[in-house]
Amino acid sequence: MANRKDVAKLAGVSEATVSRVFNNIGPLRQETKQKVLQAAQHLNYHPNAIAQSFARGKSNNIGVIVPYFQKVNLMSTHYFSELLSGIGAKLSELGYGLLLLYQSPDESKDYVKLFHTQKVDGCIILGSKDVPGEVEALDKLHQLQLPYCLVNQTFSGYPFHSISADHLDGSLQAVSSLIMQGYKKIIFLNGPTEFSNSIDRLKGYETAMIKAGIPYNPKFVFQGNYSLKSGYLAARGIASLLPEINAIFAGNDRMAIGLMQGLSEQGYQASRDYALIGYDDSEISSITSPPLSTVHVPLFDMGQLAAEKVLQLISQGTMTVIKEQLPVTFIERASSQLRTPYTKQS
Amino acid sequence: MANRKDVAKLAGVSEATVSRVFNNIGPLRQETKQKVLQAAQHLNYHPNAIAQSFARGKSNNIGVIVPYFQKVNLMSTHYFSELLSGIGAKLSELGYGLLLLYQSPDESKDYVKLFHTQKVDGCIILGSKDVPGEVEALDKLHQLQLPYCLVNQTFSGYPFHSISADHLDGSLQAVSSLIMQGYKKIIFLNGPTEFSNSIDRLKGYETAMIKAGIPYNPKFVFQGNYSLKSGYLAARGIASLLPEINAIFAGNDRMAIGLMQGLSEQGYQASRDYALIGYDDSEISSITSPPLSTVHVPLFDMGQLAAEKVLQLISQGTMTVIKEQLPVTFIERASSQLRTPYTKQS
DNA sequence: TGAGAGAATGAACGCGTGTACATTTTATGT
DNA sequence: ACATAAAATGTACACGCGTTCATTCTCTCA
Repeated sequence: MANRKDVAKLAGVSEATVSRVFNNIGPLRQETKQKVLQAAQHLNYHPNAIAQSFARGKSNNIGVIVPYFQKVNLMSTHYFSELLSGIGAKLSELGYGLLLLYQSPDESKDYVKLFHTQKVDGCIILGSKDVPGEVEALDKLHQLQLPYCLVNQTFSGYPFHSISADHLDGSLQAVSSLIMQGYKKIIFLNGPTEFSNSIDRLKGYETAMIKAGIPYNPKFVFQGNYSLKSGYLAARGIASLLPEINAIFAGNDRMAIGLMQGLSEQGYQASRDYALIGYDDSEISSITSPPLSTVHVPLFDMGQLAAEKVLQLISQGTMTVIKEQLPVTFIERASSQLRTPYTKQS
Repeated sequence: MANRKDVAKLAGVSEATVSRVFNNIGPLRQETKQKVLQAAQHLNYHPNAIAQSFARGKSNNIGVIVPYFQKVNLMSTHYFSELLSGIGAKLSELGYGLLLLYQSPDESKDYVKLFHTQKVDGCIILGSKDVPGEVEALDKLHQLQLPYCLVNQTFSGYPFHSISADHLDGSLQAVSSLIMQGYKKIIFLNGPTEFSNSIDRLKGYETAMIKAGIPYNPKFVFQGNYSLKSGYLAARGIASLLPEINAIFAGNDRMAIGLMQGLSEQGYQASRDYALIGYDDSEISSITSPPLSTVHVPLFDMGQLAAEKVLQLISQGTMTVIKEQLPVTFIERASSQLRTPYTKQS
């Protein structure tokens, strides 16, 4: 493997000059540049990335932390895929590498160590939860002013850098659309409350109800874990309420679809017997029967933005706290428009 | 940031000894080890990963190359997610990092450069296609005996390292199951033939037909691009044949589901009017109505195996060509079992 | 108690690059 | 032609670690 010394010798210049050519630094005679480039090409020389990282004291990699579940593989959702693509697109555009880090639930979270070992210059944390240990780990990151960014998760009381979407508004729009159709009793199938976005959706649900003068009834709030199966399982409990109520809002599309299936096995069909709205606008939502009303979340853009912000933190050193919320869009499809409304309303 | 020198000074030993402690090398007095570890802890010392890579001459990272499409984001399929998870699980188990590399279609493929720059010690290539330039790039990798592994793609005439699944058998099983039910005219909605696994499936389809003494009819073979939409669009052409035929085999679940939706808009329902089989056993296949018959592919295992093999190539230097094929399993669900069979058969 | 062997530790260098500083070359104006 | 500044290039070292080889220490046995 050819190195700088070889190129310098072949081109008849010093190593520093080779370095200058490859980094476009300082005044250089055009003729010298050509000599060096030719020599480099002849030797098939490429600067050694590790040595560069070493000399520069930075890895040029961004770590992306993804939760890893052995059974319920969240990666199979379009959620992480979209975020990852957004992040990857922006990073490679700006010459950074993407180090994918699966976080096993058992091992202790030590984000700071990633920086100590210089494996990454910054990190983006996906799917973090409000569980013991997490806040402390993040706080340490923040206190040390290390470049990081959370995605779709906030922690009340802690001014962590984060990119999220306006899930309160999303739920509000979704639930309001049901209310406007005349529904007063609306079931909400929420995700785990360790995710702040679950809490945001709950707030949106409550807000919509209160706005409409409908009292908040905790009996109508169910909880799943965002998996297809949990939606399917929730069908049992929800079915018993269906004669009374016929509007459901689910925290994501997967639960909504699982629920749809579970309810159909009990004889209830979406858009015929009850109105249903999902969340995320995953690809599949548009082709269920009936097509699923949902809320579009700009995941790709969020990923891009998070990457951008982390790189800004890296280049600008410190910075005011990042806290951006991207807008979401309610998408009305057939599932939330009951063909025979009011028939079972109280 | 503390370094080895600081630890050595505080512990009152030489730098070499610190190194020995952290690498568990050579005979060490227990007492010395403790001193060093305490000093390290006190200074919050962690060996610098970049410097280690530099000194050892290897990055300790494996590059995973993933195709990147701006519009049709393949990452949103469970296909890449499962593979990635498998790879990630195995790599982190063995102490390697996963560098995710999105391959833009425009830029020239130069896998070798990744090694020249020392960014990775090996690479795993997902979703490569048989297009001009690809074979040459791979051949160069192979000639230079660099550690790499293809997943789910082979190139006839080239003994590239690869891990795949037995898609010929998968299709054979699927199509045979239709034949055994009495269907003689079976439509095959294939994916792009630049993927060797598409070709394998076609062979499986043909083999099953020939085995049953049914002549191969190219009129019954359609082509999509593995996207939901392409399945949906294929519905038009296929619908015109449905009065005559009523069994369809699709190259993946997404196309099958798109097709199902498209055909339902024309009044045809799976399992009532036609039998349908998909491929991949993606999560969604089990909850469509009717549940989709499909072929399970052990993607997670394939990812793990590919990672294992690349690491073997790294540690053992050269090696005989890797060419493993994992078995697949046909999963029969309602969609392929016509409720009123033979009614429209010729 | 002293020699010898083996255990334990230290000293020194290389890995390939970035870069501050020193030096040489070239251009400019007289 | 010469002084001067600016442009172009060279020299030398640092970065943090792995590792080889040399050195010191410790223990055993006579």
